[in-house]
Amino acid sequence: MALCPRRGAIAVAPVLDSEPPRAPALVGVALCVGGDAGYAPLSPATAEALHELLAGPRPKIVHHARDLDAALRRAGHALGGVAGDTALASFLVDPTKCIPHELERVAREYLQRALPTARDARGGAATFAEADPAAVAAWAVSSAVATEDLWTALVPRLDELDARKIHDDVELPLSGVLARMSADGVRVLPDVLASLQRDFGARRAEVEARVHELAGHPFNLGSSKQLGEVLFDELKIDVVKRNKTGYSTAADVLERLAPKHEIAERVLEWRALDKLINTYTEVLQRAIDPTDGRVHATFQQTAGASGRLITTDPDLQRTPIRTDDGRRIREAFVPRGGWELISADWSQIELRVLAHCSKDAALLRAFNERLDLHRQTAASIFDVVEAEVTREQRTVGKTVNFATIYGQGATALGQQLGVPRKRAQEMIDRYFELYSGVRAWLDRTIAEADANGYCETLLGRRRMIPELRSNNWQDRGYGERIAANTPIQGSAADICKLAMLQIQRELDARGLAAKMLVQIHDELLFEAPPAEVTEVVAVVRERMERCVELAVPLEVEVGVGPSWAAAH
DNA sequence: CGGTGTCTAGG
DNA sequence: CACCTAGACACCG
Repeated sequence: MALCPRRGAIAVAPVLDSEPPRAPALVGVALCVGGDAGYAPLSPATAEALHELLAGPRPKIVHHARDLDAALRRAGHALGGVAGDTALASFLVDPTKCIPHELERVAREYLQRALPTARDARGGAATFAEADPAAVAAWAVSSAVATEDLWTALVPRLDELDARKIHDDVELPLSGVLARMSADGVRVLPDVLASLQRDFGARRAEVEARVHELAGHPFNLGSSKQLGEVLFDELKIDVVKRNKTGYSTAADVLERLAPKHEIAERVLEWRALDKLINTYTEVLQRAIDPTDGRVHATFQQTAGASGRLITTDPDLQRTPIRTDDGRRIREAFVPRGGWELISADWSQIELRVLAHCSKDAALLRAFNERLDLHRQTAASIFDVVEAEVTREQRTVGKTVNFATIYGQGATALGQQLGVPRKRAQEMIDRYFELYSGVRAWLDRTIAEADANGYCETLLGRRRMIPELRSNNWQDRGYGERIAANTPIQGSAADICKLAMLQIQRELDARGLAAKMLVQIHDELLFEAPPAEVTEVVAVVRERMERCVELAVPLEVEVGVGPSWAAAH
């Protein structure tokens, strides 16, 4: 049986209808959407047929269960009885090996088997519906059989890594939560976006005219090559930085030129507006499903090497917030009629994870006594008492606090802060004087990763780091930064996953109508009817703050409002 | 048309 | 040479 909805195909091996499955306890199911991750709306008839086909008592093994689940949910069904997800298993066995863990790639790695791709199955045809049914069926069979075989191959590896529990208790149930979020979507008002786009478009046109005037002739502002020629050949502005293909016109270069050259400032303005139009107002309007006025993003669970979730189609995690113009995009994100949006985000979760892992005395004290950590760091770097730390100094303290998480060196820190490399090195030295426990933890963690070949997160998720064994010192340095960063970033991701699971269970158990809509790494967005807001806020805060017990408290900031902009 | 480079958005 | 990313556009072959 091979079913073909509008976009892509749901492939369910025909052998399962006509022959006994090869392992009686398992039913392999492969869902492939045009060869991409993602979810395709199903026709009611297709969904009905699939639902019936999958309703049997046998546990199912699915590759990307989330996609199948989301597709069924949109059609009013749910996917039950999934015992294993081979994409999640592959991700847990080695997160970076087969990114994004599509079936063909995973089967090649762990079964040494070449599968026909969705593309092969389509032949020259644009859609599965127009393709040769025999080819589609053959592809469906091989995909489903491979899924079943993969599970058999991957389970011993999961057990070896002690990762079966993470699969069963965290990642697999989370895939169901993500499917619901994707199927529910978030309401976005096209009129707000259209109005913003008109405003941005008019301003972009004005700025563009001014740039052409300053240049003396029109050119394509979107081409950094042409812009470079105008700035550095024609206008003879001093070259600041070069890249592989010529002059760099990146934002940091233009910012340096802006005080003396109006054209640089205008180009920055043009780029900001151009980005907002092309990447946000236009894309989001297109992404709104006309049947429900909502945006149904995909939450990828097997794409972030550190274990983070990734949103695509559209990429909601990169919705602007830093500039006033950008933030206005968030005014278009609203709750369903009469409801409220609730935004909840962890305060400094990664630095708290660092405090927990390192047990550094100064970090523990700062968080346990609710001190201002960035101020504390700044006071040390600038050798002043905390009360005398200026706002600029505090910003530097913040930068240095984050720099350690990333393993940033003096060169890059100096560049970022606009101070000499030597001064940056002094700051780093002062940082590690104050936080000597962090230095010790970094050294210990890197040495351990070196010995083991992998690093580990709070929940015991592993990331292999082959770079640590490289003969190339640059690769080894990269491996060391991964070894230091992944436990922090990955553990924060683990915490967020646990919180999401607990919150969804609690909302269900209490029979609340409120919905979890989007995850933005350290922020969760919900919508709730007015009567539920107080209870939902309490549940969300409680679960986010207490889903794990760390050596420092987790703090959560919650906002409620009629739009994402207002709730944040 | 697919691949690469540059640039910019977020945490 | 700062970690994890997605995506738009220009440009090249």
